[in-house]
Amino acid sequence: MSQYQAVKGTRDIFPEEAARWKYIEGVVHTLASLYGFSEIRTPVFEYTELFQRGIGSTTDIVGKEMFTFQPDVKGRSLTLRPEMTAGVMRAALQSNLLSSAPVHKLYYIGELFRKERPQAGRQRQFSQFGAELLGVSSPAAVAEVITLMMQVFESLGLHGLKLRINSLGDTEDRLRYREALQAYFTPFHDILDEASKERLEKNPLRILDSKNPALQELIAGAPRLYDYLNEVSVQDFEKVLFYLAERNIAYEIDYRLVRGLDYYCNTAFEVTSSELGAQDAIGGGGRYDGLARELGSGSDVPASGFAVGMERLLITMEKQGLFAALDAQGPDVYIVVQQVDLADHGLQIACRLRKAGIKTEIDLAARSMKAQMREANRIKASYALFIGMAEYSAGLYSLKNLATSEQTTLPLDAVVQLLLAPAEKEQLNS
RNA sequence: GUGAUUGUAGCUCAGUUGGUUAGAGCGCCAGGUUGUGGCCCUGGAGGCCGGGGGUUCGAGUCCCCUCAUUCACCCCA
Repeated sequence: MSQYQAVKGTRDIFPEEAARWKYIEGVVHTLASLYGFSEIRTPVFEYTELFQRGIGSTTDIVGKEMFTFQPDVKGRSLTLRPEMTAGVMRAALQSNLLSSAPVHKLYYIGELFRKERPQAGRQRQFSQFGAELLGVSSPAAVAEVITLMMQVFESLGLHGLKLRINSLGDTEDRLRYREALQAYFTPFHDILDEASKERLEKNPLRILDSKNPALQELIAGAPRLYDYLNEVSVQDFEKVLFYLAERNIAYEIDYRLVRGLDYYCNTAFEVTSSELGAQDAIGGGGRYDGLARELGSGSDVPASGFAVGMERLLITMEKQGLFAALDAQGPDVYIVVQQVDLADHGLQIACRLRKAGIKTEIDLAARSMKAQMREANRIKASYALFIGMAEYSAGLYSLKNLATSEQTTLPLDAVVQLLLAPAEKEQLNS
């Protein structure tokens, strides 16, 4: 145990895992761009008020989970971003993006910070990728965002994910529903737990989210938000569902799904993975037209978005064995020299192979052949290239396929050609 | 923030009513094979038993404190 260790709720990502991150990020970049989304990178900290206004002061995130600090006595309070959407919207409003063009499709990958007690699938520093589609109020916008998210999952090979969806209606719908809920729950005030009692006043919708077993029966009997939606909201929701069905995206309507953040309206959705344990939400999102107004824009800005938790995605993929091929990737060739005098020549060859675009590894510690071979095996090199005295004097090299143990002796040009062949094939395939 | 859980080798874990130099498997290194990996055999390195205090002739083992881990609640990605 070393003296210093990573801060609670943070972790190191070592090379093998980093390769997995890169792979996922690559898929995200490719698909986002395929759908016409462009990357945005916003600061990891913002003025604290941004999150207080944007996310909502009644939420747990703002209430008790933010890493907030004061840079100096005069400075304004700052907070490490606990979610992405507020920052993206701030950036859009600040630079008047929507005056330059009516529609903006943005995506991001970045780190977030929440001061929660760590547990499976939950850390204090974590990462999300997501997309925000600004300026379009049509149900096609939410559908587009959901479709992109689901295609990322599909491309990564995930299966068994569950998409749940609901409509939260517009502001007036929710106001009426809120009253109905309060009227329903108030007689049962004594049965409610502390948290729910508080929510009864501040945000009764979130009582529906409670996992408290003692309340499940009561919650099941509560009035449905869906029944309080006006005509327009219903039509909007139906249209979203229509798009999903048309695209063969399986969903399940969950009338009790409400999202934690205050800014959602109309469509809200969540994707869960059964591989995750208690924290089973792998992604979620919805429509948040009111956020811009909250942030001081004169009016609402129609907006739809989703966010996916990278760590939870990684866990799910690992459990489903989706990294097997990636993990098996090693260098193309490992150079093995017979004796120390040939080490420099080996290094020369390594340089030449690398310049030719061949992933090449070589022992820098002048170890025995056996040690070199073990290393080649350990790092899963495809081939070993032997340089011995006999070959050296003849200008030849022995190339051994480490999977089949076949070995041939040939000049360097032929070696390069042979090693390059499978790499080219791979490129054609991808 | 609340509850529970676990801290012994790089990893996964044994360690008997407290009793000598603390063990295994895997991994690592080396040898068997001085020009060849994976399998097998042999050997080796590597532990202030999370930290501090206490009880005791004696503590990995018992008690207290502390730090950390993990899981769950809460909530969320």
